[in-house]
Amino acid sequence: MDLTIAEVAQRTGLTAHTLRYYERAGLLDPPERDWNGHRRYSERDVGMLGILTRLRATGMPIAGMRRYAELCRVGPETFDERRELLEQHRREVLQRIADLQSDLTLIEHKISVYGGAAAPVPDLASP
Amino acid sequence: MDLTIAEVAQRTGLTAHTLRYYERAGLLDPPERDWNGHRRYSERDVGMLGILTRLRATGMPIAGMRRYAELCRVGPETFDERRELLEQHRREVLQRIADLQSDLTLIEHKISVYGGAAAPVPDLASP
DNA sequence: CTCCCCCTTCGAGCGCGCTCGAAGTCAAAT
DNA sequence: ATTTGACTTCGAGCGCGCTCGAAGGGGGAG
Repeated sequence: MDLTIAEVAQRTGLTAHTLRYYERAGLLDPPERDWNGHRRYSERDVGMLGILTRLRATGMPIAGMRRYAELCRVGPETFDERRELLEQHRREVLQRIADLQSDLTLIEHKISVYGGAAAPVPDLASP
Repeated sequence: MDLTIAEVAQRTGLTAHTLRYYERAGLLDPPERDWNGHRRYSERDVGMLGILTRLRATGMPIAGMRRYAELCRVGPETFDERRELLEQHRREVLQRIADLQSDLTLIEHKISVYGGAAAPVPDLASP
């Protein structure tokens, strides 16, 4: 039930190069190897990549992902710390969304200055 | 009425180095100079920086900002094109916000697996 | 006068996150 | 036997957006 690097690449949207890089970077436990040295990724590895890619997609730096991965390696006694880390990240992402929305408001104002004729979506009133 | 580079840096949150870089990069018209060669930024320059920094903050690459700046340089006959550019960017930002929110949902699920805030949840499986 | 500070140009360097290429191994297909 | 193709390691390189430092000038205070 294990997967080759190509299959994992396919499933995660990462390249094989990037998967090896993540391993080197300490984000992912070195997976098992088959008899001739090729990586065999477990479902657990793929699950880890699932959360890692979400963290990445929401702007967490590699160093933060590494910290998370290290906590995972230690064991269940780090649950609290992991939750803490994720909640902190969650707060940052919410803040970034809020900032984006506020920047967008100004940009939309600018659009309306250029004669926002065919506005595709009904949105917030502009002052 | 005009401002020195330090004053503009202060007002925009950019550094003097970055302001010169923006100028080199074609994002900002070369401002006037005073009698001894120092830059004197007009209110119009500062206004331009206002929109540029919002575009930047919402992830527009330098090349896109340059295109916008070039349209501005041409004249009022590019209003439509500028609006087009900004509306396209607006769509992209909205998409990014949506993506962030959906990624966040997964992260929040993970947080809840770790025993979201109030209730310690016994879930031994996932990393 | 010196000292200090802010400005100038120019070009090099950095941090991040990949991204790629070279060179090699191995197994199966032709 | 040769070719194909997926994999391996290693280290270098890239694209972006700054960021910085060197070297110099000019003006005002003490």
